[in-house]
Amino acid sequence: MDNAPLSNPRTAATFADVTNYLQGLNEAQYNAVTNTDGPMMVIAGAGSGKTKVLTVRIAHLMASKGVDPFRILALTFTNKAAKEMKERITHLLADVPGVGTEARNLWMGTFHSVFARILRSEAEKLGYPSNFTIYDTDDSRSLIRSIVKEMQLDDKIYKASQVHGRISICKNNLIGPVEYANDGELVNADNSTGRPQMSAIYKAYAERCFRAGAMDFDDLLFNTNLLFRDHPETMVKYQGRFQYILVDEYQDTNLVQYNIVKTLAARHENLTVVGDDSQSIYAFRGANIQNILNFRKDYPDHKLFKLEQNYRSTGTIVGAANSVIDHNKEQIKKTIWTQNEVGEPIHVHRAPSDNEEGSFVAHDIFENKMQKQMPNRSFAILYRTNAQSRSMEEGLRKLNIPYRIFGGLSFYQRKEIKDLLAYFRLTCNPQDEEALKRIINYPARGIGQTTIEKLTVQSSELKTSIWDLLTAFPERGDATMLAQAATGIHGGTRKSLGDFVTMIQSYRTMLESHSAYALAEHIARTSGILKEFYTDRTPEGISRYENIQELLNGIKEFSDNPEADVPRTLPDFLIDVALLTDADKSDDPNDNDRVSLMTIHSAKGLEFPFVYVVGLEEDLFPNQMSMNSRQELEEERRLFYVAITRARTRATLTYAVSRYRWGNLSACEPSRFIEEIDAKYLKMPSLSERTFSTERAAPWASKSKIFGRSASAPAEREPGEAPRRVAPKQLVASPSTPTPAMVAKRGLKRVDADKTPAAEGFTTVEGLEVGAQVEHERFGKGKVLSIEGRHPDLKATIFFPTSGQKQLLLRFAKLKVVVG
DNA sequence: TTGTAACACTTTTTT
DNA sequence: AGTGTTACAA
Repeated sequence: MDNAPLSNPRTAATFADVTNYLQGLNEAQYNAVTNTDGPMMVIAGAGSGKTKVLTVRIAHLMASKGVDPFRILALTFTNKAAKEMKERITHLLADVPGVGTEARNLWMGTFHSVFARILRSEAEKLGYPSNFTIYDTDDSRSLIRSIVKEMQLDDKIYKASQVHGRISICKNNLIGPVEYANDGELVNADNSTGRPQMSAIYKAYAERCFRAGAMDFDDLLFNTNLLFRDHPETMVKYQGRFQYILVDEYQDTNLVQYNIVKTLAARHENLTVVGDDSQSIYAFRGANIQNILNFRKDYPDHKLFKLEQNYRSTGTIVGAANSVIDHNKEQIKKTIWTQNEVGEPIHVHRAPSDNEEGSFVAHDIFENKMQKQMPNRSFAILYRTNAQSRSMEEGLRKLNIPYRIFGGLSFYQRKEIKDLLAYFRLTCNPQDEEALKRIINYPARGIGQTTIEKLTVQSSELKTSIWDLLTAFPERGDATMLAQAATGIHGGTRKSLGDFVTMIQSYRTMLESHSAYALAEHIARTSGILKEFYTDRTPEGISRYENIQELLNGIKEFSDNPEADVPRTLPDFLIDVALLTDADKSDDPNDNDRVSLMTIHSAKGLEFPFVYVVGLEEDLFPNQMSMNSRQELEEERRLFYVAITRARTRATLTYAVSRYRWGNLSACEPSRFIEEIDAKYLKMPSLSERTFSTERAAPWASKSKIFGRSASAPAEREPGEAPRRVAPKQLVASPSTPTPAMVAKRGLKRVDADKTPAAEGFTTVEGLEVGAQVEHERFGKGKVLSIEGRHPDLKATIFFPTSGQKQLLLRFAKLKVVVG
């Protein structure tokens, strides 16, 4: 991967006798590894062997300095990175007696997972149960939605996603509800945007989370910080424990993370931070490049190491990336260079549409695969937004190229998985309101909305949880609560509630006695969830059933893990699962030869021989939402820099001239980022092909705001920047202007092709139009009389000789066209 | 209380 | 384009 040639004679001669693992480091790397003590910062350019420095450094600490792995804390950006680094360290130390397998004892993981683990054992100091739940984004939003409703506020003004975003930013900046209320500036800002209740919502949200024994993602860091602030003895304990601290991707840390690290490092001051300001792409979630500057201030005697030689990419790729990042004003000066061969120019491809872009990429992959005999896994397709994966998938599927999508809707976000997890959560922590609301009537057991509302109202009046209300029913003792709680809940519903409580309580008695897997399996079987899908023989039902099986298998693997010294319980699993992302999912070693599809954000830290960066269009990349300030635009540019530098041998950039965006067709203009690459590195489509005046765009597109930037661009131009081209307003009608029927068809095909099982032969409704002969799953053959409505609520009236005239909602109908 | 149909809203990136 | 929510009927 990043094997440095022993090009430096000094390295080879002087250090030939030291331990094996130090071999193959260049001078800068060697210095960064062997300078063991005190604060230090490593500025590591893309592909400069950063991971290598981190792993060898840790190996060196353990082997040469004899540092106990339990006393090394290494914070990485993904759990997968942590896992791989552990493996590499184990490998490096294989020959060193006594430390060989010790790497697994390192405290290594993401900020969130490491501090979740610490909080788990310290939670009671903060008044939380040690089995606290972790709320994911959905839980947080759903809780905010109910708070807004209970406070009788307008949910159009207090949008859950926005409110949550604001709360999240606050927590990342160490602003709790109290600080928020006392902060005149924040409160004024809310008042002036017509959201005076923001502070109150934040307060209520924090209280409700606390009462539910739940922490959201941000709380894992925020509360860690509180823990150290309010419990000095605990702080001292961990300060003492972590003799060496290493932080990867330091440019992407935010204020809480900064503060935690600073606190923990205060005792030993053996702090190593590794980062690259050019790759800072998380400012939107509070990351602060200032942290790099603050580091210099906090530790004036720190050592600085710069890794500037790139071992990953061709000269062309390195040069192109450098020319891009040069357009940014805010950056630490450094020169990334490489000794690698010049390599191929960067190909730029212009596609007529998003679908053809996908098809081009797929064909290009196919050709390269054949010509160069490369496996699928050496290709990656990177995009700005998750929504772009669709056209890529279609292209790949047509050529039967296996692929894997990272991110997007992950396994753990599927409904059936979340439902089952909610049972687990409620079993571990019955105060967890979001889990309870999710499953109290799932599978349906006759507890309706009205009942839940009554319980919610009652519980917030009594400032108690719904669970406590339920367990206070007379059958179970406390009659006072019942008197109020039970108002309006009668007979059958009461019984259902009682049964539900009994069920959960029976699970709870098994918590101690059963392994994670045994309990999980028991819950899946007896809660009725498995049955729900077992009886459902539709393809969706089968797939859900299989997903649940897969989850159970995952739990089995988890609880049987031979690496764990103690048996791993269901609560342990829940913490793991909450912090697991798609990127962390380990590959199936028998089935990992796939093309990778992911957003550029999730590609951080990865590398591939062949990289396609797609959708290079104004408003998409750079994204429309990120062009409000120079800072935002510079972050987009860094993102582009990250994208290009993922490539080892060849990078290809593509853009489409038209694209379906939020449901309708819009014309697109190539991204400014393409022009920002020094032309000598590019192989562009011929000039006539990319001149805008000959661009054909559909007339209906001209009304939309797609050319918005062109209209306003001149005014926004930075002084000194070259004048930007303006797309002409004059548009020529496309030769293949789609008729409304074609558009309808397009929608149909997508919806139906996705939802209709290929196995049954009803795979497409292409060619569906008035007069067409069709075959329906149940009604048999028929003739289309009319099509009306608008996608996705498109309806067709069809005459079936066997069962008469039917109106079918095409979204659900399973149809095949026999004669078009 | 449950199921169906229309509507409405979203859309950046993630732990 | 697809999802989720709401409104209304059974």
